Amino acid sequence: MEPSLDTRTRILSTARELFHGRSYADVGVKEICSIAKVPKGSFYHFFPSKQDLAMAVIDDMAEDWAHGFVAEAFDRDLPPLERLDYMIDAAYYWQKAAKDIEGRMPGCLFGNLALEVSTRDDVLRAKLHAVFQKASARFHETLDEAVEAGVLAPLNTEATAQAMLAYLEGVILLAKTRNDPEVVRILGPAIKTLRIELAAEN
Amino acid sequence: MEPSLDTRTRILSTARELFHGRSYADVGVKEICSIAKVPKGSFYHFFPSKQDLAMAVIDDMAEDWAHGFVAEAFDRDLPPLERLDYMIDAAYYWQKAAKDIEGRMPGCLFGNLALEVSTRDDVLRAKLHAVFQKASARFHETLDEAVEAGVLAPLNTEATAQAMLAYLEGVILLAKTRNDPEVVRILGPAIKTLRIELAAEN
DNA sequence: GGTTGACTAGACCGACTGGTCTACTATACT
DNA sequence: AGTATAGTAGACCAGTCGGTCTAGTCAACC
Repeated sequence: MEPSLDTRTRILSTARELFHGRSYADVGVKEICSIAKVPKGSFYHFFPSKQDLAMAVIDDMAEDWAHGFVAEAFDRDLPPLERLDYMIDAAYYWQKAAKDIEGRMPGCLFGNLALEVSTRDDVLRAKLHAVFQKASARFHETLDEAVEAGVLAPLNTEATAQAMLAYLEGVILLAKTRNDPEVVRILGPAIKTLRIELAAEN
Repeated sequence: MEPSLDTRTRILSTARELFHGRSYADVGVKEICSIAKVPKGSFYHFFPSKQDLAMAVIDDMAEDWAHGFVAEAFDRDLPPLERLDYMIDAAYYWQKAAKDIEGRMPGCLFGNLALEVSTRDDVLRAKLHAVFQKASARFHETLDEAVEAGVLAPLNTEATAQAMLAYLEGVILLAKTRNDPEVVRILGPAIKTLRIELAAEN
């Protein structure tokens, strides 16, 4: 019916894998095409430019992410603080699985892209920023719930949520640099100790 | 006397600036040469390859770093926990200054390179890993001292030191993605709240 | 004063880049 | 049946990449 959609999807998922496993600059349009078995003409039929492809890849990944293990980790049926552990666990197993298959820890696609492109492509930077905003919102909800449930002393939940996201990204960065997912398992759980207090307004 | 040393230095510092401000892949040998006003022949006289240049840049930066504001931040005359605040402050002012001049937050050269190259260049990855090890050792000493001085309850100082480094990198990553150094100032101080407890051995 | 070797100089190399172009096919509507 | 359109196909483009090569300069040493 829609072989076009198929082609587009094939480009998208190939690009996603390659960008994640290597980097944006290191993967060329030609390579994506040859692996996805799509001629160049078709590529530029679906995506006006490599940058547009990157935007689509980010959207695609963010979508999967939000509906996949992140949705599970932030499951409202779990006690709020356990969701944080679940999140760390998920990150660990994902990175470990990837390393077992590919031999290398790919890290976080968003973090990778953010550091690579954000000084020279404001459009992509803004998109990545939006993804991080959304991710931090999940932490934010969780923390609010934890405070409301009385399992966490009141604190600046918004800032702490951002701190937690930063910590997660930092841990993955360190783990990737060591090419060792165990770093995530060891350092990860400390995410729960991060606190930014409410500004004193007395 | 030694115009050669001058040339080498000029290549090195130009490359450092460009790599830091953009990325490894995005900066070509030709551009480095033309900005440093060095012909290509001279470049390859001093550096066998672009990769070797990157190694030298990392060494150079790590050296400056260790003897520069990091040495100040981890000054043994400061109370241990204050050193952490000093470190965050230094990171903030550095990024802010860079942004005021260039318009963009460059982030941390080591973190940038780590995420960009560590999946495809094990030599550079190992070097970056060593730099992070050294940085985390400074945190480690500081925490040990703090525990000894009784200003910090006993904890797993080694793991916590790594967690703090990860957090610092993560905060800089987030700030760079927002192109806003204020993120460092707001989230940074929470570094002191990170704790990884000693493994219970009862 | 001749020779050596560090260094400068930049033309040049094949490979590859993102992107364009034209030619062609297949399907869908009129 | 005829035409428009979506998509396939890949040759081709100018430009750039990291790296090599040859030619030549210059100072130090014999």
